[in-house]
Amino acid sequence: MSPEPHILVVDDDQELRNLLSRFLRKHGLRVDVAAGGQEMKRILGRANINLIVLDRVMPGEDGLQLCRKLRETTRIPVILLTLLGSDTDRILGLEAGADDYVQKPFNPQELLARIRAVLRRANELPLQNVHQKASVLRFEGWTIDRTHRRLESPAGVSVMLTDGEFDLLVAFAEHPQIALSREQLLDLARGRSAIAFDRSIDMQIARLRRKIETDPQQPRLIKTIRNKGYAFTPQVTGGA
Amino acid sequence: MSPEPHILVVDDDQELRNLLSRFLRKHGLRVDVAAGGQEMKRILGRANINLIVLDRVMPGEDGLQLCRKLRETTRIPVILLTLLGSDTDRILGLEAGADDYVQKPFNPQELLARIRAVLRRANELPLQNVHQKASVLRFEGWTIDRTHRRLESPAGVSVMLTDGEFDLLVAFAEHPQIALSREQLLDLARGRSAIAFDRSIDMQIARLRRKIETDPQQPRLIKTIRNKGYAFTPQVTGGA
DNA sequence: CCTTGCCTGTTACGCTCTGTTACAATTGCC
DNA sequence: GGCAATTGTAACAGAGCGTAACAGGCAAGG
Repeated sequence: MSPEPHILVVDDDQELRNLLSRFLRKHGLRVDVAAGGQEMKRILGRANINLIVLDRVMPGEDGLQLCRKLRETTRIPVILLTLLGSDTDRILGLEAGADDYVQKPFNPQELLARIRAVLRRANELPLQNVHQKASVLRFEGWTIDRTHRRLESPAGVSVMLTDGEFDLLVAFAEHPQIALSREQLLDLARGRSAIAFDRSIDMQIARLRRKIETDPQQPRLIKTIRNKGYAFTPQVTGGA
Repeated sequence: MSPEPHILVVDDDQELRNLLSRFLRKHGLRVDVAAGGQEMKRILGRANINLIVLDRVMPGEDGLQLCRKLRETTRIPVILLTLLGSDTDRILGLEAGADDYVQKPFNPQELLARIRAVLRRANELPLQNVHQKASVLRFEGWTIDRTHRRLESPAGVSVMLTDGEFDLLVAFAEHPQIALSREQLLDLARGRSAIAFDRSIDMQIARLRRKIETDPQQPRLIKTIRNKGYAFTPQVTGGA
């Protein structure tokens, strides 16, 4: 776990940005600020942001829109700042994929509590997310080197995986010992969602099994869980 | 993924319980209700609850306290119902481990939206087994390994169970020495509710008995309790 | 521009698992 | 024992999954 979480505050009001960042920093968070969507994207591109506080309304931009767009490419948690929210407003926010929202004008203490709650929740999730990932993962003698996209067998030989197979294996190794649905696997490994009667994951799994299971007929590493999906059973360590 | 999420509403006000359960059922959720902490615990012990809606104040009990206690043993998401929340009230709720809260009096639609949002979050990346259920259960020499979904007989050989049989056995082993109705077994093992004249559990039990009972005609482990259901009789230890 | 080779997704078919139905066996009650 | 309700289970049908075979896409090389 990284020492202090890194927050990005996106709001057009400079005074609010300053107040907030001072307040949050005082409470042990790292804070960056952005005045709008453009700047937000720029910062996301080069910093390792753990959570975004996003204003719902900004001149010329819609926080909801930004939030939805974010959700298409990332899972960074988002807290929306809404004006005196009407019910529909709040519901829209949650449905745009926000993790929480706070009504303006707000009590900074409450925002802090919510930031902590959301971060706590995000950290409960399996292993490190897109951020802070160790470049090497190990399981049962195997070594996955994510930066070089190489897989080495317990015997020490490099096993040739295609890109798709490699991505799938990484998705599994980052979420071990838990049933992942086809939908989730598609999302994690391919970044897309399923179409009707999508069996592509099944095939990819069969191919991956042929390469890493000693007996592909009786898979030990990647188990099928009927009606649920697949689960990667070995213990995974995030070797430096 | 389980078909309809199973919600538990905990509130002392019977009228509210009825209203809520009708409303939520109409929107495709399965709902159980409890009037207080005692009943809540009883139901949690016997059903597979996906989310709890918990009143903040109930005569003689404190929802916050209950929430904190819940958090010690489980990670079932909790939504708190608070009275016209002061800020501190809300913060206390979040810090007690609640996943969200709704102010009374509330718009049922909003509660529904929040239930969905929390469930979505919980399912997005399934809760890690931080849940620290010991992954291994033992009874009469048998060993159930939940993470590898393997059952080992007293003789030390692996017994092949289908997914359904395995889930059923786990449901039994997690609730030993107590009569479980077919309805409860369906909920615990399949996450669904019964349809009219549902005998699927009977069949699954017959199949499971064939694999683990020495004399399936005279079952010792899984006893039939006429008009009540079935009971798993052995002592179960949650060996680490 | 075509060819070649590899990768990925689709289709199709067979196998296994699960739920339903139907009927047999058992239990409880009188 | 006779009867009705409940439970056991055989037989079947449908759904879910594994995978072979095929097809289209894409890149590299001519």
